Amino acid sequence: MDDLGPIRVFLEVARQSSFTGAARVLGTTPASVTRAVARLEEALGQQLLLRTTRRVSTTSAGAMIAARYTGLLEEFDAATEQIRQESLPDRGQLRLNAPMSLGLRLMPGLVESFRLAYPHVQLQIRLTDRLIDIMEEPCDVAIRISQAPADKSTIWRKICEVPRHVVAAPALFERVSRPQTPDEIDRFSCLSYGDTSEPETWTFQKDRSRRQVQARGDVISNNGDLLYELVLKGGGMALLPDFITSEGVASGAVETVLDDWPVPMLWLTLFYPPYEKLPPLVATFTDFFEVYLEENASGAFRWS
Amino acid sequence: MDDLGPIRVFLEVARQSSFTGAARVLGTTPASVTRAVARLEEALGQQLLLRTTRRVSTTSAGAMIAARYTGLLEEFDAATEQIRQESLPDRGQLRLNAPMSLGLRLMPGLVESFRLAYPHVQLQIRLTDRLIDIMEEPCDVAIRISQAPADKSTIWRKICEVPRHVVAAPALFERVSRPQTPDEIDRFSCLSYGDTSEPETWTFQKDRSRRQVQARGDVISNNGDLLYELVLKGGGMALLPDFITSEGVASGAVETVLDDWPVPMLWLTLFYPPYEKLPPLVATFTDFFEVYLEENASGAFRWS
DNA sequence: GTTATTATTACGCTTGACGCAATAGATTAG
DNA sequence: CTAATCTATTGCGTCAAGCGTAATAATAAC
Repeated sequence: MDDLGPIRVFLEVARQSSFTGAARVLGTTPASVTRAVARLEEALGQQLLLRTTRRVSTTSAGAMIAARYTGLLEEFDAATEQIRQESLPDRGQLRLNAPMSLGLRLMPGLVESFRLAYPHVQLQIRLTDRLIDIMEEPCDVAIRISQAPADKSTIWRKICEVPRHVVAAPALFERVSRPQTPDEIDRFSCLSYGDTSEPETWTFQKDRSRRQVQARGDVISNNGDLLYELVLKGGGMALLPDFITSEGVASGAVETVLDDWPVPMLWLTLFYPPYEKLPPLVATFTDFFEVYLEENASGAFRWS
Repeated sequence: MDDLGPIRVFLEVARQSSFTGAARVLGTTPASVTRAVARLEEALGQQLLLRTTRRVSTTSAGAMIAARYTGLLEEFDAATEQIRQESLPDRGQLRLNAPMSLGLRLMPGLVESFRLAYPHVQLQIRLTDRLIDIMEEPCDVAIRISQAPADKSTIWRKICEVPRHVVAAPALFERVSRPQTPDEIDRFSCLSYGDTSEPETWTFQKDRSRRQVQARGDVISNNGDLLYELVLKGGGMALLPDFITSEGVASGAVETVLDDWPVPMLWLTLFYPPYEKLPPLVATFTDFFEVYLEENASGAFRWS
């Protein structure tokens, strides 16, 4: 017995003590009610209702079953109703994913602000730098910083661009002169961002000319903040997004290098799992995120 | 969404993270699984599973729904299983109905004995003298004492016969001589059993001759025990079943009258509501009752 | 690049449920 | 006591929904 229909019908008949009455309430015919009850009795293997053409009452089994099922059915309907409610755009669960460095800077304010606006949303925030297969760990939206989503099988949305600069501590240039062209970078120790054991390749662009340089050096890390700390200590040069370095640049703790050789900007994108249609709550977050970012972090990002 | 099938399918897919695997477990085809999940998503109005041809995971909504429904479904199955268990012949609920006078004498011992034999049966015992419409108040078996079930719409079963005698206190005959024929009953005050305001009509039978006599008197009661008490006090004669009078007859407190003019015996019968098929527990009780009565009360009843 | 696996969809079929009308049973009215 | 009425059930024709098979599209593995 997997169909709740007959159970509902039976309960209504038991409540009313009438097949015809139940049919009226349920908007069907007495014949259908008869068959539904018969199906249930067949499935449970026992007679539930005592029928005379004029009066209907429940057997002992029927009474117990009615008592047992009514509560369950109410719970079930409540659950279903709640589930349907959860599809509203302002409540439910939202599993976010963001990169470590950006997440640590951005999420505290973002989450506080979002929770204020949408208090009925349960948030689950996961900071991870691996560009996880979105299917791997459950996730509704992933904030990513990447070059240019070549992946055509995933759904993504560009939010803004992320300027980057090569930075270094001023102390670094006390003995060695600042580089004037990308090729001169070879003279410095470079700090690479990445998961691999291969150093980064930095691409510079001036007017129409383009230079690619290997970031030679002994340190590779998958964490931008760590690289930044090393830069502060004079450990070398690093190509880092502005949202990490902007404060240090403003205070003079670090200096940008090769300002006239811009580095292609990264994209700040939202990645979605392969939705058929964007869930309402996810759409809500997307909009909120876009507005929040433009209003609160315009310094380190660029809208084109 | 009234069909639990799709929910079960969805839960299995979520557990396995695979449509094909779920199909294998559920003994169906992947195509069917796809459609079942699609139906559920349609009914709930939101996407529950994220599919790639190679990997499956749940959306936020799907995860919550899975969590919410699994418990409910287990409860539901447990209830269904229990209900199926209740159809066994030695457990469940049994609603009994018996006449007042017989019930008070019979039920204490019967119930004690029955509970010993069937400890998992819930008994509900109702003593009432009205020959209730069995459909009126819920009842699984009704013990009745009646003339001869003419009612053809009800199911009944004759257990044994109930001898009756006209009894009176010995003191009654100190001044007036005992009646020798039914007609002489007119000389005494008679105590009638019944619900109406009409006195009883007593039928006597000797050989092939038959006499009907109006039980003239000023007292009518629907309770045999009350009549018996009145008889003990010398209030008149009454036609009472032996199970009420036998003790008094044995001790000499009352005497039977017109012993050579027997009164047609009543029937002790079990009445059932209009069952399609006798429920197992009811059948159990019926058998138990028959055996118990023969073994414990053979004095006041007669098997033919 | 090729193969194998997986989810989906189109097609044909069967099963099952429904509504209507007719039947049987029981209560009420006269 | 009889007729009328209301009720539950059942047979019949219809229709929709679900299933399995086979074909398709997409992805991961070799």
